Amino acid sequence: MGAMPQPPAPRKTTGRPARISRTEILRTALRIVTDEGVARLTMRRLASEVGSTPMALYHHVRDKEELLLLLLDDYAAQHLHRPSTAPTEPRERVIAAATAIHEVLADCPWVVEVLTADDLMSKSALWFVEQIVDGLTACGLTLESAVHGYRAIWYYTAGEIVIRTTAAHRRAADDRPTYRERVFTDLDPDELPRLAEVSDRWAPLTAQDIYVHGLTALVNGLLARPD
Amino acid sequence: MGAMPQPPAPRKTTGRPARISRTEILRTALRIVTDEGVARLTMRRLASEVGSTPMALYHHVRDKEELLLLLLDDYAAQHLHRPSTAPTEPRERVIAAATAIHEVLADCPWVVEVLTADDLMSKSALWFVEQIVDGLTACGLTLESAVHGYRAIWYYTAGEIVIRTTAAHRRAADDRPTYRERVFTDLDPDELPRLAEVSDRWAPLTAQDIYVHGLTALVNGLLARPD
DNA sequence: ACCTGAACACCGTTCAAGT
DNA sequence: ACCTGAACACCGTTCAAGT
Repeated sequence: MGAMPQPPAPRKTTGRPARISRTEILRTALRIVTDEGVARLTMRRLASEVGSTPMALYHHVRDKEELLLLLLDDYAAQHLHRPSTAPTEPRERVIAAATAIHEVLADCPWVVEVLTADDLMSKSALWFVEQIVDGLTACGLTLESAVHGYRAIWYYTAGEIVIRTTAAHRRAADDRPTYRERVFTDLDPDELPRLAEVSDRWAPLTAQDIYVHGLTALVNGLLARPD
Repeated sequence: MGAMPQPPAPRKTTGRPARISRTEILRTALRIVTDEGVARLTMRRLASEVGSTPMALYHHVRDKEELLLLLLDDYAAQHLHRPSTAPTEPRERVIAAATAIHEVLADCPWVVEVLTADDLMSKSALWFVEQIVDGLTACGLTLESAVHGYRAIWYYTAGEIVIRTTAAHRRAADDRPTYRERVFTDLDPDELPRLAEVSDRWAPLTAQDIYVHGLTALVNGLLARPD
C-alpha cells in the first residue's frame, strides 16, 4: 500500500485563500508523467506548469516521494474498478483479482519508480487483495498460508511489471545491440546446450506475454501444496 | 543479462599511460555502493575517491548506466559460484539454481537500481539459467514452455528482491507510521473480512521469508500444467 | 495560511584544451 | 591516449521574508 498521507487538512476558513490545490497539482503531475514519463516530472517543472513556484508545492505535499505516492493512489482509485460480476469459483476469483491489478499497473509504466519506492499499493487495491486472500482460503488454505500466497502473487506481479517495463524502455532508447544479442551469438553449445538451442528464438519467445500463464501456474502450485 | 559493454579495449602501447584503470574504478564504486548505498554513488564522488576528476571516468565507461551494469556483472562474477554438486532430480535443480541467483541478489540491495535499469543479469548467471531451462525440459516441458517457465521464475525472483529490498529500506528510514498501519487499523470487517481478520498479524506474517515457498509452488504449477 | 526569491548543495555530461 | 578545468543545464530542498 502506497503511503496515502493525511488528506490536505480540511480547509480552514482563516488565512490567505489557496492559489493552487493539491488536486490541481496531482492532475498536472499525472499529465506530465503520462505524456513524457516519470523522469520528466520535477518539482520545478511541475511548479511552472501549475503557474507557481517550486516552493509553493511544498505547502501541499511533504516532498517528491509523497507526490509520487499520491499520484499512484490517485491513479489506482481512478482505474481500479471492481468488476460488476466476479467469478464464483474461488480459484478463478484469485486469478481475476491479480490480473485486474496487473492490468492497471501495466498500463502506467511510471509506476515502477513508485513500486520500488514503497512496498505496496493504494487503498483502492485492498478489495482485490481481499479477493485473493479470501479466494485462497476458500480453496482450503489457512489464513496464514493465504497471506503468504498473496505475497507470492504480488512478488510475481510486481516483478513482471518492473522487468517488462524497463526492458521495453531499454529497447526503445537503444541503438547499440543488447547484451543478450552479444552473448547469445557466441554461446558454447557444450556448456550451455539448452540456451544455445533456443538462442535464435529467444527474442520472440521472451516478447510473449506470459503473465497469466505464470500466474495460473503459481496459483495452482499454491493450492496443490497447502502446508 | 546486464549489458557487459566491450572490455576496456586491449591496452595499446602508444599514448599516455593510464593513471586510473577500469578495474580500479569498479573496485572503488563497489566499495561505495556496499558501504553507503547506490544513492551515494555519483560520478563526482567516485572520481574524487579514485583521486581523479569526473571526466576521467568517462574515458573508461560510457556513462553512469554502463558503470552500474559493469558493477552488477562484476558482482555476479565474484559471488555466483557454481555448486560442486547439483541435485540430480531436475525439479530440484531448477529450485536450486533459482535459489542461488536469488541469494546472491538478495545480498546486494543496490541491485534493484540496476535490475530496473536492465532486463536481466550477468554472463555469470547464464549457467544457472541453463540449469533452470534444462531442468524444466527434463521434467517434460517443451523447450518453449521451459523458456516461459524460466521467465516466470525470473519475474517472481526479481519482484521479491525489488519489493523486499525497498520495503526494508523504507522501514529503516521511517519515523512516521506506514500507510499499512494507518489503513489496517480501520478496516471495515463487513467489506474486507479476511483482511480485517489478519490485520494485527499482517506485519509479522509479511516479515517472513516466503521466497522458497512461493518458488516451489510456482515450479510445481509450471510442471503440473505443461501446455 | 499561503506564496515568493534567493540561495545551498548538489547532479551528469559536453567541450576545448593540455600533456 | 589520457586527463583537466570550466562550464552548461539542470536537480530537491531550506530559509527568511512578504501579503
